[in-house]
Amino acid sequence: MATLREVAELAAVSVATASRVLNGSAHPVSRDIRESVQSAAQTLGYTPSAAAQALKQQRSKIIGVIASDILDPYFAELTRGIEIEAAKAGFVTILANANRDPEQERTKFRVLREHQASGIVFCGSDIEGSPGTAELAREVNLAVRAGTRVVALAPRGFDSTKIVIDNHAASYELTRYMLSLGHRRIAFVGGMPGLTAVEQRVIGYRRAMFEAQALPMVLGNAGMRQESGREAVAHLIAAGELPEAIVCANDEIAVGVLAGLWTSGYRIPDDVSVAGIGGTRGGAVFGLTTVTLPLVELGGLAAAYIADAGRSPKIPEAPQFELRPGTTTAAKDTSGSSRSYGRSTL
Amino acid sequence: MATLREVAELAAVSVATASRVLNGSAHPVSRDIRESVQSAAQTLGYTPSAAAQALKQQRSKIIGVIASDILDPYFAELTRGIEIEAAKAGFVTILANANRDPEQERTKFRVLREHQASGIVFCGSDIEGSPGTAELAREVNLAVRAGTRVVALAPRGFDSTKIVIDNHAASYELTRYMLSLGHRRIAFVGGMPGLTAVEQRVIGYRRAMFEAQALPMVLGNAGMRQESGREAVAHLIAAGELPEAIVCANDEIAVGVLAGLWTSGYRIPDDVSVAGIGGTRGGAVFGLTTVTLPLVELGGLAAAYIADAGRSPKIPEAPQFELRPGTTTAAKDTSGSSRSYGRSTL
DNA sequence: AGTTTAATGGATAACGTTTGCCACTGTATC
DNA sequence: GATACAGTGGCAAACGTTATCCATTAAACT
Repeated sequence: MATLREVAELAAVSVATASRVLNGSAHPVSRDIRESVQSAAQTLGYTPSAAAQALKQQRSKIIGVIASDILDPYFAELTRGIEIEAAKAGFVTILANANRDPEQERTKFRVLREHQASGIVFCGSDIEGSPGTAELAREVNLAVRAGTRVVALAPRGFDSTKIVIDNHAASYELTRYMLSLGHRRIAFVGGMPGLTAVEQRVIGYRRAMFEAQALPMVLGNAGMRQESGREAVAHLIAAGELPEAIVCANDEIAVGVLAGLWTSGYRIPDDVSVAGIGGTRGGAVFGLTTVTLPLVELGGLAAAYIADAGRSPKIPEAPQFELRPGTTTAAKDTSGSSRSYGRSTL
Repeated sequence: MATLREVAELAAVSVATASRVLNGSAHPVSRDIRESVQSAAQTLGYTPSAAAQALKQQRSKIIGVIASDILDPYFAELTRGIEIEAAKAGFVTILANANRDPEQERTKFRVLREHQASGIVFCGSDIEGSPGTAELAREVNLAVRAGTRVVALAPRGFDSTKIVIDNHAASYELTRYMLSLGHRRIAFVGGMPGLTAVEQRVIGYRRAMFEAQALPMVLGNAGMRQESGREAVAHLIAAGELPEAIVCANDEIAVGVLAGLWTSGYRIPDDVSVAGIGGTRGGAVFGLTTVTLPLVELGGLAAAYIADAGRSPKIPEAPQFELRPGTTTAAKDTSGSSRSYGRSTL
């Protein structure tokens, strides 16, 4: 790997000048010298050492991402958004999986700091009462006070910048939509208990049901994965009657619910209407009714905010979610009577 | 952030000694001094500067990952495997999306080298005839010769270490399995044309069909995503008769095929048997017949190989794939006559 | 002519580590 | 008693950059 000094020597200038030419500097350099340095760099295949730059400038162009589960499209899309925007700004993204475990999050957080990350993005929400949460919060708060940009893309108990979707409203609107189709027996399949974002979604669901004087039914306390949805359906089927509609805490669970229903011979949406939250790519192909959270955009916002440090300190607004109706059907008995959104088929 | 010098001062020793205590060194340090340094580090909250270490040692504990599409579970699982194993070895994973574009791959590759990554993992295969492939290969070969560990987890035209699954055999075995169920009219829904890994799978399929004297039918030349599978099915349905079985180039496409069939009212596996390749989490919930590629393990192997540089130079074997029968059914007309694997339902 | 000013380039001191080399102990060996 | 040697610790030179000062020149003012 060619160094700046070698380039400087070849171009017969000082390292200072070479540095000024090759990496942005306000210091003026005459046109011919600039060109000779550039050609020297070209022939030598010069690549700046990020390590040296980071050491010198006390911060590297690194954005750390702490995700709960990269296999969940929710986090994959977030990560993707971060990566794209980061790359635009010349930043690089370090990915860390933490499996929703505060201890692991803390470890990863520390590693990210060792690497002088300019900013760190927490993608998932925290879990109420999970051991290690307090220690994590303390450490994060320390880092924030020390100037590291920390962004949380979900509800979190520490003092970071927060860019979060209104989970409560998303779930509320979605449930209202299902109600507006005439359904009354709507179940909510929620994933991990304690996960703040999920709890908020449960609350939104309950409120909508309460307002409609419909009986809420929340079940499922496994994970946030497809398998969890499938298990919940198996449970529902075993228990007897299926609800008219099922609202899921996220798209993955919803897809699992679809799989469970389909493989058990039920027809969607004729027998049951299913909805998810997230708007991830995985649900789209099934025509899943969902609330699209602009995840890629959300991640991009976080990355841009971090990359822009120094300059604009204004915290970006969280983008709006949007209801995306899929293949749901109006309730059979009240069909036509209620304000119907119609049945949209693919 | 506390520095080594501060720790040394507090412990009343030299930086050298502090360094030796805090970061592994063969140089012996007496027990009491070691302890006082450790406690000093503790109280100061010392965190080593990865940048300084990288600069000094000319290589940082970074593994770069160049993925085609992090939203595809195939790459997500690979990435996950890499990340887990990397973390175990104290390495950190930089994620770069390159969208199967050699130009982007080259850019990302360069950025990764700037960050002195100890190794770089290419997750996806290359695309024959894609512009920029030659330049990428040249650059990679240069890096390899310069000592950077480059690992390809799919067929690639450059001189990197390769740990690749036998795509040809995977597809061949899978097709043979479908044939063994008595199916004759088996279509192959292949994704992107030119993608080496896919081409190999097509060949495996063709060979199995040839050997069975069945008529091959390859269609679909969109992407590798669920949507592509759905489109292919729409095409098949519009064209008239559906095949008895559909083998897909990957699980994502297969899931899309399932979605297309289900939402069009077909029953799986009674009407059509569907199979994918990959064994990703996404297919599991549907009981998809697939060839499980040990992706997490594969990624882990790459990471371990890179992290182990210096020591063991032996290139790991690619792990074996395995056929995972799901909800497929024997052909109706020959049911019972052929060596039947039976119908496995979930 | 004297003086400010802008434009340009060079030296050089950091940034926080690691490590090769030397120095100083004791203790064992001849 | 001289020599060797293992055990410890410190000094100081890197690693590749950037940024702060200076130095030089030339142009543009009084």
